[in-house]
Amino acid sequence: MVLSRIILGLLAIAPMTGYDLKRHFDSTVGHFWSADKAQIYRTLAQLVADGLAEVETVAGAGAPDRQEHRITAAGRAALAAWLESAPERQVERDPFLARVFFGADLDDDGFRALIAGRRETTSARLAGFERLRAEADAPDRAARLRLATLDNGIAHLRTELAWLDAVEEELA
Amino acid sequence: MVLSRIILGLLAIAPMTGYDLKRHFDSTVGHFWSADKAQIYRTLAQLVADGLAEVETVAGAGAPDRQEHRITAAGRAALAAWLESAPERQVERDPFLARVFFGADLDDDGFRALIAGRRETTSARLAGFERLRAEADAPDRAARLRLATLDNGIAHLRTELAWLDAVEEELA
DNA sequence: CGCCACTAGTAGACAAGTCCCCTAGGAGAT
DNA sequence: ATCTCCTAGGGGACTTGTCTACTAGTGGCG
Repeated sequence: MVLSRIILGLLAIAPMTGYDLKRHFDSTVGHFWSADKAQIYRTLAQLVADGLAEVETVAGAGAPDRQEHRITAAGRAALAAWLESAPERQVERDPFLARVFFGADLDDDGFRALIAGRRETTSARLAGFERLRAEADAPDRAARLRLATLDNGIAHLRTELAWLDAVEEELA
Repeated sequence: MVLSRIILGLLAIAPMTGYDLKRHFDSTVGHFWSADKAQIYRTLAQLVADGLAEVETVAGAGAPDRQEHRITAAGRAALAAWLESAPERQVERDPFLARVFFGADLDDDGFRALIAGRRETTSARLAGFERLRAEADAPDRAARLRLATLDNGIAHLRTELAWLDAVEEELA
């Protein structure tokens, strides 16, 4: 459900192929939603079946044909309805915290490696987010909102790094 | 996979029924992992089939029979292996941020309601976490690690509230 | 010429997770 | 006496998501 609405949201910005969408999920919207390629194509087919999007095959000039999907009026209505709808129940699922929770069964080296691994991926992600943030400009309200979600990610990544420091210090 | 290992971790603390486990997922480990009842019973059956846990039916004195599950030696080995294994790829999925991302399609009242709703659930969760935190004591390393995961949740919830304030101010 | 990377899309198997339904006994409230 | 809640344990349908592999064309590199 959420995936289909995010796709509709992206199609509302511009007509796209499944491939274009995949790139968005790997960059612009990747900080709050990830999606598998196969899942995207399936959801896209479903949107077309439900009349929320239309396909147009565009012959590729020296490249594979593009199946351009564009949002329909019904699609825009569905997107608006979702935006105003009640929030989905939030699932908190963090395998890293699960390991920390049972971390007593781990020796000291193992625990340190666990923390170090998390710090690495966290700061790598933070660096990526901050680069995106620096490159972005916010001319209008829509762009400012999109940037706000990126700021949310940045804030949480910084919180995570601070927490990692605290945990390591407490165990030193 | 992660669910099965968390269950093993809980069984390593004490033998439990599926029902007991469900209560843990609704309280102690709920801040980093949620699980549906049906999923827990299925996973438990799988663990028994794989020889990682054993069942013993305990006749209930004036209550339904309890199917007590206890971890086996193989189960402890599997838990240890998972603790040291490479981290699962982390999925970031937040339907709320998705709504904010496309929030320009929302009128001002709708947007304010969205933010207000998030603030409510966030502070409610924070209050719950802080109560758990206040009630808890940390006599040993294992308990301190478990508390650290709770602190992680608290830190992120506070970050979220601060971000909500910033977003609202920027749009005022 | 062969190899690799990129664009574009598809198929199928599986794993994971949610939702709604059900049985049953006991306890306490109305 | 009936109703509802709590404990305890399921079943089955369905949706969502992941992984692997495959087709097919283009362009660049050595």
